[in-house]
Amino acid sequence: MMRAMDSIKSGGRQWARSGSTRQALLAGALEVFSNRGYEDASIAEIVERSGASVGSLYHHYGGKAGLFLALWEDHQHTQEETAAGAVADARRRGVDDPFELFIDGARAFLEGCWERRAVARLFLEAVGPQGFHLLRRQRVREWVRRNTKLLRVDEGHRSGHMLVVVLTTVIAEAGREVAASETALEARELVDETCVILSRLSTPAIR
Amino acid sequence: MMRAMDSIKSGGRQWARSGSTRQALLAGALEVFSNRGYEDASIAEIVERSGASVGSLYHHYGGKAGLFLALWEDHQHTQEETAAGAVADARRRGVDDPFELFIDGARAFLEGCWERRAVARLFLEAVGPQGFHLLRRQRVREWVRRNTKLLRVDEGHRSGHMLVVVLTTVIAEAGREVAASETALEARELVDETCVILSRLSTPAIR
DNA sequence: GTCTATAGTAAGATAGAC
DNA sequence: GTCTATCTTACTATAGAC
Repeated sequence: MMRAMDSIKSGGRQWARSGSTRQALLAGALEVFSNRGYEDASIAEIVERSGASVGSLYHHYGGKAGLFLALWEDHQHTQEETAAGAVADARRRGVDDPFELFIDGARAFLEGCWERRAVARLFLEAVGPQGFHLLRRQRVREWVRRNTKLLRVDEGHRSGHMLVVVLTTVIAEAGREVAASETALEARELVDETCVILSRLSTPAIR
Repeated sequence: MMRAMDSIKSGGRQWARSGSTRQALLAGALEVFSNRGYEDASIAEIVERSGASVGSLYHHYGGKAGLFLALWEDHQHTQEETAAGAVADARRRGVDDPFELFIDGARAFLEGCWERRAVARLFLEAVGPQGFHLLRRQRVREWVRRNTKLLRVDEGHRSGHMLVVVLTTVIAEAGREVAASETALEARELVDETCVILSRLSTPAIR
């Protein structure tokens, strides 16, 4: 039974093999967290759905919070890879304009929100363990920094900073709406509309 | 000792008179919630700071959650009044353009975030009681509806809907940044920059 | 209306056998 | 690594005197 690496997905499918107990715990936790929200989710129910035991849960993840954070890291990692991959693809196709690259990354991110909506909803809508909102805020700040670089915006200027913050926030909020969509068509329309809005926002500032 | 109406402010100053126990509880709760965050705030500490007793707290507010929500309703109400007042003022000055009216309201809201930053930080950053995030989400949805009407955007079209959602989100996020500012100057610059961004966003769609 | 002292409750965490 | 049974702890919430 392989221990390490099982929150890394192989070829897009989540936790494809390895560590069946860890795997089962993650899957069960995702269901319970999604149904009840973090706070109302009880360790008892997660264990029941997973077919595992309280002891195993603590052994592998150290508790409820650890399980939630493992799911989060996993999803986060996938989404970042998706976006970065799209930007790299565009570069390989010869795209050089920073703003076009940014939109390509944003589109990939939003499409990921739809494809992985089961997980996305959990992390975009909900509430997590103790310090989770701080962690998330910190992650968003890193994201803003990366976008500042990608867009070649001057870090010093407040106006530039605010613009990048807004662009990033818009993507996050759009992700929420996309993940909450009921049909693929609706999701696609929202993604398109968001890209229009993003381009309207960034174009005059950059060119 | 007057009981009712003491979460209604008279002339801008919060809980100006009446119900000294209720008043003290609100003030103490605001401090403790701000310092510790909702979850880590204990009834014991709130009571200590207020100079009141556990019994009184339950008598008036029914518990920790009720106290938090009372503070929230109060702040919410003040902010809405501020924004609506600014829009009404502008109308009285002869402004008729829906987009200009919208920006006037937004500016007043953001200035309120700075003036009342002690409270604003609590509600924009943090986490509240059990169903709080749902309540807040619902409130945002109402806000989107009001803005849709004010901006005379067609409710049916997805593109219009998304635009209003984005406009509203941008204001909320900007409010966070403004409330987190360290100097009045920084806050003012952020407010100005936000209004520029909002105008850039809404102008092409409306005209 | 206000207070103190007490009870309840429940869920997370641990110990220790297998 | 996995499991069950037990414990602990830290609150909130209530009861009931003044």
